[in-house]
Amino acid sequence: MYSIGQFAKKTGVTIRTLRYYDQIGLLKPAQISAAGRRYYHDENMVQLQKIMTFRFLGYSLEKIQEMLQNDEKEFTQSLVKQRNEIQKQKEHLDRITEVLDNVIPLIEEQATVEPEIVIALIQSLAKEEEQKHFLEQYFSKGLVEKLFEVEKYDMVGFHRKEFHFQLQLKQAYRNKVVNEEVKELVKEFFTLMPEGLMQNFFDELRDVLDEEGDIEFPDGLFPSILTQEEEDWLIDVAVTYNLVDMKADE
Amino acid sequence: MYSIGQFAKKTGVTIRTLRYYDQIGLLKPAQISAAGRRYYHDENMVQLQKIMTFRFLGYSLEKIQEMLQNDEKEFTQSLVKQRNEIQKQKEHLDRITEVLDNVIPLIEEQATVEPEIVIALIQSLAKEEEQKHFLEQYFSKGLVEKLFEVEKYDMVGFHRKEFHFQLQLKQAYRNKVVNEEVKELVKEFFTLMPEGLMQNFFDELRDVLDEEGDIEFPDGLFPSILTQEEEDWLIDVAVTYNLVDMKADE
DNA sequence: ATTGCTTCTCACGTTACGTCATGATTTATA
DNA sequence: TATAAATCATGACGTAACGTGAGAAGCAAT
Repeated sequence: MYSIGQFAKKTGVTIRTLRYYDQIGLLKPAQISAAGRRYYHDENMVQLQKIMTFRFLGYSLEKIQEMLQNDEKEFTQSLVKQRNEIQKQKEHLDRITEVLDNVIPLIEEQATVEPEIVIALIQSLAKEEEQKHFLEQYFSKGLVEKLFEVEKYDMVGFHRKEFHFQLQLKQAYRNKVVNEEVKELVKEFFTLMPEGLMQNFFDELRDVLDEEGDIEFPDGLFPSILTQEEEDWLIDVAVTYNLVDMKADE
Repeated sequence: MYSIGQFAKKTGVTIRTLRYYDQIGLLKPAQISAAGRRYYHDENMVQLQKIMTFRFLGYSLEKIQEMLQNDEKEFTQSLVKQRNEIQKQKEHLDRITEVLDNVIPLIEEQATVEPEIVIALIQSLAKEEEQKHFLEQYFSKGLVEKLFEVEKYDMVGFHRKEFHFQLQLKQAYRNKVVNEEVKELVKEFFTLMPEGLMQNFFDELRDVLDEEGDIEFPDGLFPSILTQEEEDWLIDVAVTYNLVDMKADE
């Protein structure tokens, strides 16, 4: 027979935890004295070991309580389910470390990187798969792959340019500069891509717009610092004006 | 200018979340009407995107608040720290999946496995490294390795025998059976090991006991269903009685 | 009897919101 | 313009698994 303090020392759990388990009915002490003090028996040890094993496997106390009552039956099947559960959590963490392992070297080799850029970088990495999947609804697989390769080739540089591009666009929009200057901006931004790729992109974009009329972008998938108005305006200008112009350049 | 509902839709976060962020001062709406309604501006979008990026990386809202105030400075260093933090969490999950991936095939190939056995199995897997480390303080590395190999060779069988061994010991202790029967029990249990290994084990054990007098087992490192009394009694019987007997057998 | 240690029962704090309940305000429709 | 419908507001409680006191009571030893 152990007092709660002795039992806690023996098992390595805190007194508070034992009281809590008593309270929720997960582990009732073998005896309670007239004065209300808890006394634990060796069988409580076995029970607590079970509980701690389940906790190690990541089960919630509620699930543990169920399993200790229903006993054995579902327990073994439950293990498979639990592995999948843990696996899912692990994949999430894997994704984060993957992104961080991509970003950290990039900012370490550069002298100074604006936090805005880093954030954009992380965002695009985090949503990469989702973005690809979305774009492949409209564009060819080859084009999408190539677009992302351009970004990967010099991530920091790409997002830095993208950032400044957006800043300048905002400026242009405020000043209602509609043609020559904006055209230059867009052109300059697209110098990041090889000529041929840019052509492909605009060709496919024009086809899509002809067919679908308008593309609905799910919110937050392509985060930018532009407002809705500014974006609409950009697409308008880029497509009607620049697309034609690009083709005329040929 | 968006109402809170529009803003929520645009960003994909819930209204409740926006109100909460307002409450803790993480994201204040651009304007609040005389009637108390929140209106969000595009700059709030940028801020929220930052917040969501940090959340993706696993930062707490409190840390995020700090970083948004102190800006840039520690942010990049913080990334490295955060990667390590995530890494630690990942290692924990890795350990669990490792254990589960060991256990699940074992119980799948056996027709019926008592849950007690499975639990013992998981416990020993979970504490394996710790146990080895502890044992190597007293026993030679080679011996410890070999002992664990015996267990690994047929985990389910081993823990099943161990379990029944402990049950019978309890029985024997209750009945105060002190010699012949217990000797047989211990002998039978140790048939799990090859002869030579058993000899090594008892030889080293005797040496340790001669030198150290008594081994202090940290609580919970070697979980068993035996009470303290029973364990002491077992060691007593096994060492004084059986050890001598084993050597006499030679 | 007093001191000192252990234990008791509230009861609030933690994280990041979800989920009502109830009431006010804005927007749409008749 | 009156009213219905949608949206928004503020509490306030619930979540999971305890940590952390506060204040009182029990227990062992001096």
